[in-house]
Amino acid sequence: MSSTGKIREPKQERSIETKNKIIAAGYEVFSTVGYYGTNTAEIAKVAGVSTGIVYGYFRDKRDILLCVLKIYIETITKPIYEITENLASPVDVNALVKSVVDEVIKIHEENARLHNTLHSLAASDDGVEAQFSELEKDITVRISKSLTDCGLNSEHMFEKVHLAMNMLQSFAHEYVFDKHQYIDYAAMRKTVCSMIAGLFA
Amino acid sequence: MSSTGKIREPKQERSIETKNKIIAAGYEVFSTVGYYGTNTAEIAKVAGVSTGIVYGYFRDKRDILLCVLKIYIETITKPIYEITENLASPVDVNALVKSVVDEVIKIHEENARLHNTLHSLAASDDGVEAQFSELEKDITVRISKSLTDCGLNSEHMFEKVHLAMNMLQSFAHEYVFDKHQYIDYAAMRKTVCSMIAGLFA
Amino acid sequence: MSSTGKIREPKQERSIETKNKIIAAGYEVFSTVGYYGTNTAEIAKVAGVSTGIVYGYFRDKRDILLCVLKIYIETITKPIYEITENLASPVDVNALVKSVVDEVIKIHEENARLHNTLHSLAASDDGVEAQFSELEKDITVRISKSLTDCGLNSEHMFEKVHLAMNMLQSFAHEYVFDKHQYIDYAAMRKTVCSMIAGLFA
Amino acid sequence: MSSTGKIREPKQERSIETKNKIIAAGYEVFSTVGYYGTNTAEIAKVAGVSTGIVYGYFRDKRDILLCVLKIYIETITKPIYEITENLASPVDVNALVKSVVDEVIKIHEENARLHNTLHSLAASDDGVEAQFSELEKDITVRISKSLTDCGLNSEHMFEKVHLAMNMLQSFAHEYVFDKHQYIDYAAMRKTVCSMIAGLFA
DNA sequence: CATGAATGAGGATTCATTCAT
DNA sequence: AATGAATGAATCCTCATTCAT
Repeated sequence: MSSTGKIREPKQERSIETKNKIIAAGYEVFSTVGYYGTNTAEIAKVAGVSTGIVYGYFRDKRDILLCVLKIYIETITKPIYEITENLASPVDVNALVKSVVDEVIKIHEENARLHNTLHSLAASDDGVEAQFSELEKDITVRISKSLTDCGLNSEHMFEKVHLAMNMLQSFAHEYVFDKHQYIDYAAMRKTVCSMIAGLFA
Repeated sequence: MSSTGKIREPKQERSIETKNKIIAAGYEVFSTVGYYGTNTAEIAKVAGVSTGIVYGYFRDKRDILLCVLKIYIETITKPIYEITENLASPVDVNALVKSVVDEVIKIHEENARLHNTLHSLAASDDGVEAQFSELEKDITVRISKSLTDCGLNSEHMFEKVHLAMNMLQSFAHEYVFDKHQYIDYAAMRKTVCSMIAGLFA
Repeated sequence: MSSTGKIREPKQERSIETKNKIIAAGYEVFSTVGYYGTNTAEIAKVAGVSTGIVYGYFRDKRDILLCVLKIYIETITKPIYEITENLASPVDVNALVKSVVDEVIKIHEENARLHNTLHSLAASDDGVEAQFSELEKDITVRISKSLTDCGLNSEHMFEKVHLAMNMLQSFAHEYVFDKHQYIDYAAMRKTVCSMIAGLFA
Repeated sequence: MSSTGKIREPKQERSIETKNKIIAAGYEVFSTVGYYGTNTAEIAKVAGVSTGIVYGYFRDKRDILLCVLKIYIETITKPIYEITENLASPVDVNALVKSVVDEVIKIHEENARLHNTLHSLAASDDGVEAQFSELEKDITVRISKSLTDCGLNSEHMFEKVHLAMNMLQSFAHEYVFDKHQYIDYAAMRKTVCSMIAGLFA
């Protein structure tokens, strides 16, 4: 994105810094008030730059969002891959699941608000949707491969990993917001872990 | 909602019809282009009424959305409750899960787009979020009770039902849109069924 | 006003009653929230009639205002004329001024809010302005005649009466609202009386 | 006013110029067609700017009016204070009154239409009313002080000055519009002058 | 006569984006 | 590269007035 026409592809250090400030500001503002609750002037203000220059680095408001999304994806995948790609063989499934669950919750705690904003947009923005789809695919394929590499073979690996990912995500989401009073989230956490572990037993 | 001040509480048949036309139009337009992509003029046009009258029946655009949400919730819960509240005892868990999965998929096929719009808004609108939360609670509690009544006792019933609901929802969502080419959704469906059934074994 | 086209000139008792109810409602609502703060639906509601029928009796919203204005003028002039047209000869100027001042204040106490609304409109509505002009002329001429009839002759009678009227009106207005804390309105009242009396000495 | 949130506090010359153009346009348009007869688009058009930028400098339409009011108050008070604060002692009351009356009429000739608009609003807008009240107080107190400083002592100074101000204002208003054909305004002017002078004899 | 549902033009305001400096 | 003033289309909502019943 942001490469046609008069959009600057910043090479100089100061430029890169400015662009990053804008992305960081977008991250913050989008998190707080959502995409539609944000205006570019606010992003510029938080970034400490002028409104005009924003359009020097980004095609439009959506382009900022897309960049924020990219950063977000890197942020959330990195720690997970760190775990799954440094597995000792043979895999201790229970331990693995536990550490992944812990990590996903931790990530969610830090990014839940932006996650909300981003997911909202996926519903109406094909570009965002596509990136999320790709993200899911990436996670699924990469983790599947890691597991297979460690000797954890099984039929329908993709489907299982994907299901685990889905479960974990919806669980983490609720968990972080402590959404329902009548739910015992500690118990639920245990159930989630055992269900996921069960998939790969 | 929509009961204070100058909002018409429709009594006459013509009124009720008009209100319903507007809700139906909202349903359609919100589904198609999302909440922020919709303007009231468009809703009025689709409903075949003037822009003014929309505000005779609804406080504002959001109020329409809230009414659509209410209808949506009724639409999706009714068939599920029909199944879970007419169970023969002892329960055939596998058959039950299968029929519920079938039903949820069917509902999703018919309402997926609106579902998207609505869920998007939950992220930024507390009223919508609250209704969804209540919906989840309602489903969880009601189904838990039905199962218990049929002798299907188990520890952490709420948590299990809730997890099942979450799984099913995220699955149905993907399934309907056939989101990922590399996923064998038939296989995934089986796995989902067996996981859910496993919860209540 | 209200005589061309399809406007009903009510003859039947019930009709007259309805028309009067609307005027009374206009009086009340215009007083409270001003002309621009009022909508016809509100007037109809206060009058206890439907919005539609208002246009059976009045050409438009302004027409209601004009009728209210007419009533207002009758209300405020009647008690003044009662005093000035029942004078004993020779006139006790001081007593006359005192009783007129008392009466004007009393009238103002009861009608100050509507007075405000009406005067506001005179600035932008020629019809209202014309009626106020006529009102002033009427009062001036009629009182001048009364005074002359009682032997109170003087040069520039019209101008003096007019000035007295103006003074009295602006005074009464302030007095009723007790507008300025730093003003001793009792003292001011005395000064006003003596100034007016001085005019006719 | 106009200092919170995103209202520009103009620093650059271009900004100040634009803001002044808008105020001037407001002055003109409000004068001509009144507050309710004006729309922001018209003000922008007369100012030669876009509708959007109006909201860069003013919170809303009323805020423009308030600024216009402020200018108006400065415009009308300045020449009066110039007279009353440069009095030679002992004061020639008749000459003073004459020059003030002349000045007030002159001011009114130039601002009568806006005066109408502004006074209209005082009836329904507390902010406007408050500013007018303050204006009256200011004039009263300041002129009273000037007179006292020049040895023109008298009981109830405030009340007298206030009355004089009121008389003068209502007189000037009629005079400028030559409201009543049957009034000899030259004669009335003399009477006004002598009444006011009489107050301070 | 009466109802109140329906109309639709009009108006205030916002905000993504452009442009002069 | 940067600024921030300026643009103007777009949108929500109101309300005087009309009309079908």
